[in-house]
Amino acid sequence: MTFLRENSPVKTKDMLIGALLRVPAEAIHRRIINDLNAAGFTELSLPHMALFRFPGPDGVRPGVLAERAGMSKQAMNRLLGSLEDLGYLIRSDAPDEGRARIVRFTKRGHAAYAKAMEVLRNIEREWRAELGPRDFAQLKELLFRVWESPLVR
Amino acid sequence: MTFLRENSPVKTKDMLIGALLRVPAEAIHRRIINDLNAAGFTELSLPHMALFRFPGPDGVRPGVLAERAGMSKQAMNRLLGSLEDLGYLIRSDAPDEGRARIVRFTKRGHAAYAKAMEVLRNIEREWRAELGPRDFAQLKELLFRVWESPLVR
DNA sequence: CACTCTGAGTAAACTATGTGTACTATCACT
DNA sequence: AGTGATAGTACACATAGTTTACTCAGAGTG
Repeated sequence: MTFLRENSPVKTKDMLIGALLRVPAEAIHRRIINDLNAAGFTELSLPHMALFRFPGPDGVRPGVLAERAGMSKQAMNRLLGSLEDLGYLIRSDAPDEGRARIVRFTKRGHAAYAKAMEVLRNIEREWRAELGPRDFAQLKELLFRVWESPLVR
Repeated sequence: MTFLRENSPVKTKDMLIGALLRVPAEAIHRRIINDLNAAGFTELSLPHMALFRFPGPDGVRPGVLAERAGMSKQAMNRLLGSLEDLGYLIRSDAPDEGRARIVRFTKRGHAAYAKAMEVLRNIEREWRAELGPRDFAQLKELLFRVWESPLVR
């Protein structure tokens, strides 16, 4: 982001919470895709990230994944189809319910997900080094309180 | 986000910084669009948000806006064209350089941008009430330090 | 001055990604 | 059996982005 950095100095008060959250969140997003691509998972792009994040899709039903990602079941189904073609996962019938299906990572899918988590841990290490362990923990704690609160529903 | 809230309790340590930033950032994003639509700016949708955020597009050249938004000049040009058709802005020739152009908000554009900033201030007020003034200020300060750092380039 | 090179803005074809509508299969309830 | 609701899927459609390509203005050079 080459915002105003070249010009006058910017202070905390100038920035609103929207930009303060958005800019680092997007930076992390790009970083994960880049590192994933560099690690050999070259087909993965931005929309696939809806699946390769925190509670992974493994063992979950398509409809739940759609709701998590905030998209329609049809869109999620396409995503799953493309990732199935790419060999990252398979959809099999659920054992308990006839109409339901279950998403399962393949070996490659597990590897990609593990890599994404590794990148995230690397990012955390870098941030911890930059801010100091105490302040980084504080940042996560504050964000967690936001996450728990009704603010983000 | 109906993540795992229904199930076992989640602790700070379980969450990685990616999700902790992404979830509130997206919540703010949706909130701004909703409130903007509710306030009468019904045509504005997600992609337009690339323009209605912090340093607005007013007085800036298309190429700079494209770089800020992290998209190609052509894509930005389309966005500008659609917003011009909707009456939010105009593109006029730059006074100094013949080949350059300058984006200018119309009255409606200024009103929408002001509304977006108002929503952001409302959000800040709510977060301050939820976290307490001291912790909210602390959160912004920590995010600002991230923003300043080389971490997010 | 003509000549070339570069950069800003634009336009059109192509691609992809999401939504809306619609269909099938299964479950729950009567 | 019959009805309605739900999970998953398929396809037409709209939307938004990138790639490729063009025009025009400015800068430098012979």
